[in-house]
Amino acid sequence: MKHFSEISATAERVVDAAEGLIQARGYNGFSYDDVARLVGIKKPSIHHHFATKSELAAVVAQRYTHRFKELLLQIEGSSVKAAERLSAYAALFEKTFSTDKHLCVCGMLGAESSSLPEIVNHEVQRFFDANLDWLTQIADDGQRAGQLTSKLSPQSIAETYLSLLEGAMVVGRGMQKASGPAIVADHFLKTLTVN
Amino acid sequence: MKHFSEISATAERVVDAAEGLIQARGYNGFSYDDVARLVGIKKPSIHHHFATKSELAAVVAQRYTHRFKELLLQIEGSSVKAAERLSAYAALFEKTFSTDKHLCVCGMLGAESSSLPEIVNHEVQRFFDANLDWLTQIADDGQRAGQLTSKLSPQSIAETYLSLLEGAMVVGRGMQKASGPAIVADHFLKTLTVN
DNA sequence: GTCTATAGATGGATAGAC
DNA sequence: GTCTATCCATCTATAGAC
Repeated sequence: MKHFSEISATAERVVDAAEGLIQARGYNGFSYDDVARLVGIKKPSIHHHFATKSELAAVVAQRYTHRFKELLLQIEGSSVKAAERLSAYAALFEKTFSTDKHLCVCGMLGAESSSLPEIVNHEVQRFFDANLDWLTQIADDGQRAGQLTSKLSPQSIAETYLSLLEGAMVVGRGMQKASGPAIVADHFLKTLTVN
Repeated sequence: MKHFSEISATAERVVDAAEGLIQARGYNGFSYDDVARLVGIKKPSIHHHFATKSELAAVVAQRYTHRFKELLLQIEGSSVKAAERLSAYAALFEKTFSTDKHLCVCGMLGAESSSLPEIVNHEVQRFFDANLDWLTQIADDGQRAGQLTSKLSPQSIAETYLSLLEGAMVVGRGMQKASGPAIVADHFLKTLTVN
């Protein structure tokens, strides 16, 4: 498959448009024509950059995961305490949600996964793996340093926190309310440092 | 709008089929023809029972919410301790997920809500409202009875728990793994009784 | 209540000119 | 790399016979 770093400037705008559409309407909720209108070219021109919709969506997820990993590294570089890092992590989701109630790309695709091409599902899986790995590491470090006093295992903290954030976006949307994942993340973080 | 309790036997089978399809593929991922094939009648016959796809989906969500409320009453009747009730609540989500990784109807529709007819979104909102109300009440009772020692407010517990369960299903799907919402629910419940 | 037939729009995707 | 034109499948929905 194509790698996002090797695509042209126009192809990148195609990916930009597709990303936003997936976050707003999901894979089954957008068309090549929607993308074309946003980019300002015609539908068949999209096919020139990405032969199939599956490939386009896979590249969207691939680039999303890559950028997310960069942000995770930034968090490690700019904060030391586990609670701060986990809070900064939640802020990533909050920022996404605060943009027109956009969902996490892979949260949306994860929900739809039973109707998605395997090539897309594979990228979604990689996103969640990367997030769980990172969260587990952060939780482990925090516990070893005595910053997190929760008796949950690092893996359990990671699973729980990721599920919580993804779910908060879905519920926030379903309830048509403004409040996003940051609030529930805050609640959960309290339980990690108290008991 | 039609009420689910006033529909014919065939219409109910239509709702059954649509419910499963929404849980598997979402609103934008199924068609009247899919429903027709499952029920064993032709596509236009579906229109006889539900004039539009929006109405069908709205009735699916309406019935789903009604049944869910019945199950919540059952939980209140069969367990007294808050932790048991919350655990039984998680078991409802686990049971759904264990059926071909089906999502909660309103979790799926919540994720898709930006591309859904308002009539459907309204029913989804009612589902989440009902769940948050119930969870808040259960948490409040549990705290007053000294069964939940968490210092989080009942509202916070409710929001967090619901988000966690909805998210666990999405993440579980995206990771293509067997484990469902029950596990993370268990993790979270520990934090409610320990600190 | 179910059917065949069909409308009219839109879906993803391709051919071939420029 | 973008376009027009077009294919063919599918979509939601309707008309009208049985």
